[in-house]
Amino acid sequence: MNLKELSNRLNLSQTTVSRALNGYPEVSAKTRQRVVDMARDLGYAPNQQAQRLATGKTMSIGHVLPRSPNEMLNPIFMEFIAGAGLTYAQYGYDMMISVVANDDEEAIYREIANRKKVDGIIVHAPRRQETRHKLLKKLNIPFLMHGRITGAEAETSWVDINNRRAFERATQFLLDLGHRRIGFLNGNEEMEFAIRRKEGYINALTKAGCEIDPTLMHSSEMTEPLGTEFALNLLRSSNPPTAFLTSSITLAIGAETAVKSNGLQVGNDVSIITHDDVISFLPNSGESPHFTCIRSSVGEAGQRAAEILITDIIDQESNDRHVTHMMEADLILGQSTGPALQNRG
Amino acid sequence: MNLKELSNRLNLSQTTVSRALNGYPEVSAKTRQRVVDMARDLGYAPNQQAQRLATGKTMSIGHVLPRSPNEMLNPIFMEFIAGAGLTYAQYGYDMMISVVANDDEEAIYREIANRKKVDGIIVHAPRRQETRHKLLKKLNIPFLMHGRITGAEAETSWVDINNRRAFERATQFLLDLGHRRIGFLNGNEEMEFAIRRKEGYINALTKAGCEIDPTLMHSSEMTEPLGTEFALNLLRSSNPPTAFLTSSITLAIGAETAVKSNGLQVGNDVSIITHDDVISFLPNSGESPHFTCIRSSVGEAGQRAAEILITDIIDQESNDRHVTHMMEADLILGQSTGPALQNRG
DNA sequence: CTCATTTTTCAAAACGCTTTGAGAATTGCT
DNA sequence: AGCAATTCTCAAAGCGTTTTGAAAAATGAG
Repeated sequence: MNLKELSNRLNLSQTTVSRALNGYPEVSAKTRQRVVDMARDLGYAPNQQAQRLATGKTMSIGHVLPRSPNEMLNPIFMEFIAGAGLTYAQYGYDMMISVVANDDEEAIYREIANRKKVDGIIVHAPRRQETRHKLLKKLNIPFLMHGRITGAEAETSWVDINNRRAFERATQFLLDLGHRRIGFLNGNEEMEFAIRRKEGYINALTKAGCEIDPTLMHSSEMTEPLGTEFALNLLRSSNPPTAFLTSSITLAIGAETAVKSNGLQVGNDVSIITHDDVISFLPNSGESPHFTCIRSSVGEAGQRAAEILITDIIDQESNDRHVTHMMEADLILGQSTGPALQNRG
Repeated sequence: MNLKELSNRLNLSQTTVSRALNGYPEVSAKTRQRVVDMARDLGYAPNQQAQRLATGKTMSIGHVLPRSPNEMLNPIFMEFIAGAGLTYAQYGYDMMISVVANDDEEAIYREIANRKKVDGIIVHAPRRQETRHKLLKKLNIPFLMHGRITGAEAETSWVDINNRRAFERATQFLLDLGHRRIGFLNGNEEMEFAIRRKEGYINALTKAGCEIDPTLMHSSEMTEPLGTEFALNLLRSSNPPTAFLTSSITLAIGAETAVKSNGLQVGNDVSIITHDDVISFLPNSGESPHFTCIRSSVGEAGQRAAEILITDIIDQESNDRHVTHMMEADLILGQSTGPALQNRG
């Protein structure tokens, strides 16, 4: 069933039928009703590919998912696209995802742009040495960064958490509880977000006049076993930390395992505070959640990002005015933190 | 830069240029080289939408990701699509993902089919009362199930793990170690996979002449806190289990927490064996992995699924011959299992 | 009842590619 | 050189929409 057949059945021209279905005013209410009814009865829906060609709009957004060298997939990616997907559905957009080896990434962007595969792109996980935004700008395709690029904040649209502030607050919170040696389990410091988090951690310590001990900081992929490993190393050292700050729930779970396996109690002997992206299958919710955390939903970030990009695409005139959206993280008190030991009676 | 402009530049017809680029034999090697070179220099790539309309093939596969009522996203989904994505990239296919509320799912399939959005669909997480395969058959669109449908095994193509066998073996393994009371933390038993796993568990117990104690079985979303909660309940009961069998790594982590918080040692006092889907950010690898497990990579399943569906689409003639692929799970000995207490000297 | 408006409808031209059916140019054979 | 076979190239017709520019039908004012 295509437009031609449908209009034949109705004894109308394709023009009129098309207009009736697309809500144009140049068609009488009566005719429109007749068209709509028949389309429904015959199960007609416009062929997407033809529509795309005719309109020049694909009504779809691309996400490129680079696999890191060690094949690790970050779970926050899924939460993000699930959020974005909700918005896409609302606006009638489709989501196209390309999974690609890290080094092919540029070629993929080129192809997407040259072949006009999508109307816009969301770029994930900006790195310290970031170049994708320049490429995309050159390719002249609308895009949005999930995460800022240092030094190019004004040149792109982005959605990001205030990572520096969040981690400064978290560190401050531990300091206020009397902790002085705070282990920091961070993500890979090739990544923008990890750099900022580290800055926040260091800022807070510096303001409090604490010395910065590099042996307390670890940076790696954010898996549970690595959390255990690094936390154990620190706990076994001659001058162990009394608290941990971690960049993800998985790392926190790992750290907790380490603490317990040393016969210590979390929240009592050793405090843990973590960043919580609100990963649906690693929930940390409830009235008093398991982990004290700085929380910012990555699913919401996905929704916002999609909204911004889509409106950006729709009013193309605002060509070089970039929209940015900074999300603040809440500090949520849970059961994994308490006063430092030396502070107790 | 489009085909017309390119052929003008070359003083060739669009036909010849198109054929040269698509590898048709009716064009001289010299001309082809000239065309390819110029295309490269001018950065020409065919407009995807036009190509799709002309060929009638979208070169893309759809995945529908229904959000469960409680918003839980299963991490295996991401690993699966990452695997499938690799295959798609190889074959030049794109991946389209629709995120959708559970009850809109049927409407989405209808739209995808009517509007010819994709060449094929992969259906995830078949449920006990499954109807999607019937709908897709009616809509006459190629599809493949990730997971069998009981009673319709021969009517669809599918890729699945031998869940029943794997869980029977795992249970048998625990029985061999002398365990008689085995707690079973399963996924939601609305799902096909969970039903089969339960059957495997029960089969092994029955063969061993053990009584089936319903109070030892739990079925829920597979999150870490729920694992802890159910395991704790069981451990606190009057007749606690000496071992746990869990349907996911997240549940196993939860169970481990419970065991430890009761002052017991995993692998010593209480054994844990889990199904391991090989989730990249919850690794359970190495020579002697943390958890003893029945392991089957869901990423590989994704790759296989994509291959099967694509070849299915390519040789359309094999219209009603379905391809099925059963994956066996390996039983990998790790550190979380040991002989039952009452068996020791 | 006419003529100017307004409303409703339409035929045809895009959109950018692939594919068909056929014609021109080249080659090989006698 | 002449003719058949082969190689190379092309104009034009799709694919299924939207959109343009114009015509036909209905309405309203005088």
